[in-house]
Amino acid sequence: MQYNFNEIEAKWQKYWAENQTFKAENNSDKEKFYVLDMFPYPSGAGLHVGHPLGYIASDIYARYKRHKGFNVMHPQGYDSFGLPAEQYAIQTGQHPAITTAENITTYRRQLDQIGFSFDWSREVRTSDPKYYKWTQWIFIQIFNSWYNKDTDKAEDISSLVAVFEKKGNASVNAVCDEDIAIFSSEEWKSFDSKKQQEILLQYRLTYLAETEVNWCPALGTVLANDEIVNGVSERGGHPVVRKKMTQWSMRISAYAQRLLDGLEKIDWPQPLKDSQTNWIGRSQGASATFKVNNHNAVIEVFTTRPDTIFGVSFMTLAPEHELVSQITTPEQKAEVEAYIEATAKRSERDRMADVKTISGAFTGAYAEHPFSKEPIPIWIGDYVLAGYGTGAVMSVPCGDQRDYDFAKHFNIPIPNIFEGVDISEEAFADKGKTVIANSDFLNGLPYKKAMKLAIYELEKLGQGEGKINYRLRDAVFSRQRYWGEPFPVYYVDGMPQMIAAEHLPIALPEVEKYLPTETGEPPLGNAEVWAWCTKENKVVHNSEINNATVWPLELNTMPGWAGSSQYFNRYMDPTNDNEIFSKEAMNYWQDVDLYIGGSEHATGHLLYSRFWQKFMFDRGFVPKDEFAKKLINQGMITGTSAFVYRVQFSKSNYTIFASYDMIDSFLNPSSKSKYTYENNPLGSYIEQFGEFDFQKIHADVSLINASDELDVEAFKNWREEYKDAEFVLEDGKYIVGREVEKMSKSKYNVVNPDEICAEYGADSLRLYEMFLGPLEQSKPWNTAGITGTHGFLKKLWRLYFDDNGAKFTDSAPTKDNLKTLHKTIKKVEEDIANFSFNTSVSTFMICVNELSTQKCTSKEVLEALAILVSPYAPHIAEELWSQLGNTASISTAPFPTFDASHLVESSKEYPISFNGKMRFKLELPLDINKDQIEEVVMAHEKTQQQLQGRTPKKVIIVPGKIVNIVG
RNA sequence: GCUCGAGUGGUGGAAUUGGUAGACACGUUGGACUUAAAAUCCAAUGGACAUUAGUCCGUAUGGGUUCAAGUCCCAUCUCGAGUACCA
Repeated sequence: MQYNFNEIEAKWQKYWAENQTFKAENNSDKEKFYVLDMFPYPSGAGLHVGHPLGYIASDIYARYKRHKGFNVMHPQGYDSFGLPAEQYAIQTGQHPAITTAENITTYRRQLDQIGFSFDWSREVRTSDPKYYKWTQWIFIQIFNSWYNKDTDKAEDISSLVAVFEKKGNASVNAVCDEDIAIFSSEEWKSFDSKKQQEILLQYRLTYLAETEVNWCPALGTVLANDEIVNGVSERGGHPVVRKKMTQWSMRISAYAQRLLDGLEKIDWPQPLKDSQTNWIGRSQGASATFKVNNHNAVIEVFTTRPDTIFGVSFMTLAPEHELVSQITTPEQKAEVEAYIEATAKRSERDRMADVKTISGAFTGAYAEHPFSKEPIPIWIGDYVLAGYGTGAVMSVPCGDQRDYDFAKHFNIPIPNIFEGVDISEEAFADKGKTVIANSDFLNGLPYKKAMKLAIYELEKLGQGEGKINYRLRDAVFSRQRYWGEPFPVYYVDGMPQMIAAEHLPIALPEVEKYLPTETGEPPLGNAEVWAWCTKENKVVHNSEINNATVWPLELNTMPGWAGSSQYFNRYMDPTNDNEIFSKEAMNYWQDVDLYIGGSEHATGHLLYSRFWQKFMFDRGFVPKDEFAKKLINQGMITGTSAFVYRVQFSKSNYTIFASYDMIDSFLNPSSKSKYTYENNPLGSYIEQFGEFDFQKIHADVSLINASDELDVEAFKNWREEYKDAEFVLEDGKYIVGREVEKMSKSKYNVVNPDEICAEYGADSLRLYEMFLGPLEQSKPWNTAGITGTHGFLKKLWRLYFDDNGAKFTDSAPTKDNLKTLHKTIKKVEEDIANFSFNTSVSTFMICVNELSTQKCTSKEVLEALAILVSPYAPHIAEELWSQLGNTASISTAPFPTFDASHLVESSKEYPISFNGKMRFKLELPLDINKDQIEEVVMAHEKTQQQLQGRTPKKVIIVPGKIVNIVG
């Protein structure tokens, strides 16, 4: 009987689908286990072999947990809103919904053929109105909430209104806009409805604000900071400029501290936690206010070094700071205005690229030092950012390199306030070694004490307090795109109104063009049926807008992260049309036990999702304030590109393709190439045609065999331009050069899982992806190696079957059989616990090699082996299981139990080392003591031979491990 | 610049608490089977020297701790990821 993988895999995939083998129920006596993958964006290119890596790992874990008796939920879906489908629509007019549906069909087929144990009855698509109904619903909940700092959680907006009605806003401790006027309860009641709405909007967790945004003209949309790489858009690399727009924002900053604290209780990779910590950017220090001389104004600054306050020799404001125009003296006006104009012209990118050039201008105004009362000149400079802190700094040149450089450049004094430190060359910023001097009451104090005292004294003056600042900014939530969730929002007199939840979803309207309108409105501005009728509670034609009962709808759509910030919860009850999820489902599944996905989402999806989860927790919708207990980042699978070398000669148009070693020996004469300058075949060409130059050309990796040899005929047929190519071979072969690069179409190194499945089968693919290396590490794909895992499966099959059929018998397992089996069980369980899937594949190989050598035919052992392998190679395992006579699927068969008694040894082969170097091995019983071991070892002839008459200084014996003889 | 991670044969990688470095594969070489190829099986495979026995060198580099270091400590170099005037 042959291992016919195509037949076996098709058979079991059909079986699983028909029997809904992996459908998870929302209630069960079994313990729950929720395994989640980051759902894919269904791109037009389909899957390449890199994509399923994380899914295979999570699938192994999910299947293992089923064997261990858990009720496992392992759902899958599609993050199907996104820019590529919209770009395609702009180019072709094809509706993104159609493109998306087609791509999903391809994805589904590709995923199915790999044999994942997904519960497809729970599939979600973010672009499905039935799904985004609940994304819109969450938006409404966020709109109807404010953040109460006293209770440290989000509350319904009605509790805020109640406070306003009772005692105005003076006592309210909320996360809100900064410039809110104080009003009494009487005043609140006297405000008209519009005024009240305006005020509430300043407190809501999502609010409209005129924000400076990253506008990308080429894409016609606003980009988030994490969608910009090196000043250009992540997608397409288009330039990005700053622009003011009215946008929805999410008050994620309210959660900064809790997002930080929450990291401590979740088992996520440290680098990912570090990058979130970094992104949130907590810094502890103080705020201080400086009076401006001859003005009513004060400048508020944030500093992490209040201990250095006596080192202040100037202040710097961001050019955009609102005080600049007020305090600038007439003499300095021209210079200051010229500087502001110059900085405004410079794009963000220029400013970033040009950090070293120091620029600024003096305002002519002076501030008063809070303690010394000395006048301090006020400057403006673009090294101070308007968007961080207060947009103003107290400059301490002796303690901050940027202030130092600025002071040097403009000849501002640099007073030294550090004891025993030379600051003639650079600023001194080592907090640990700081001892303050020349600072009045702070003299002689180290950093921490000086900081505390400075804050205390500032508070006494009423000119400052201890403060914590965060880098994390509120998240802009509007996008000028078509293919995203519409907001459930219409506008009355310019004030946003939420559509009642019962009328959701508000479906995306049809448009003729997917581009922004001529007047610069988002693509939804092209929709003709996009107005809200408050009488009929439905979307109606724009012509019906009467500003009485029919109002215009919001034209922006939500960003990509909206849909992905709630999908893990929606999976728990994905078809519920009445609620986002039932209480029962949520109470059963609670949270994600294992989440696997790429690290590129560290500060995007994974931060926003944690934010929404905390919000949902505050409002009582979910029982956990962190959505995923454990997270693993799978590494990227890179491609192994193949290169051919086209050689051109200086004296002729003649070109040839030279094999790798010939080029290599010219480039690296020192390398171990088989050619020397004399015997290189290129030599004769050079004599004839002159010096050469060469080009590296990507060749399609499918034309290369396992020995890096190019199929020359196939290459000629590959592309028209190579039809008549001439090759210079080595030993009759053309060897390509190889390099590891990111998988991409243009590099011809993309490997499609379809071909691998057809040629070697899904089980081989699954094993190989795991076998490549540690899950979290990035590693190159090389199809050649798959023969290793494929060969293993054939060998596994031959343990059960030969040409005459089944080999397994009811014979009792031998001692060796059991030893091999239990060794394997132990190792595989440890490996799965550590997500070390690569080493369990080698363990299987060792196990099968050993059982083959032992000629094991015991059904007892072979049944257990099938279960062990089943999470990794489920198709062959199911087939073996059923051939062994079982009628049900292997998927819930209990995992074999490890029994240590089979591994007990009576003796051990000790390595005998001399001065730490292993010289020979000696089999010794394990039940003898140290003295006895020493006696046997010392008496051994090889020991005497090694010692050559010397007496050892010391003999180290670690029973069960090693013997080391020193001397 | 800062933060984090990583450097082991020709290649992917293994070595879980310091205790036999290179498991398991790929590739390569030789052999068996075959008209031949594929497939399969067997053997060798870190490097150098040595007929054998064996010896020496080897985990990026240089130091250190230890009976013993890929593993721990210090310094340096290289690569990768994130972040960037954050006061």
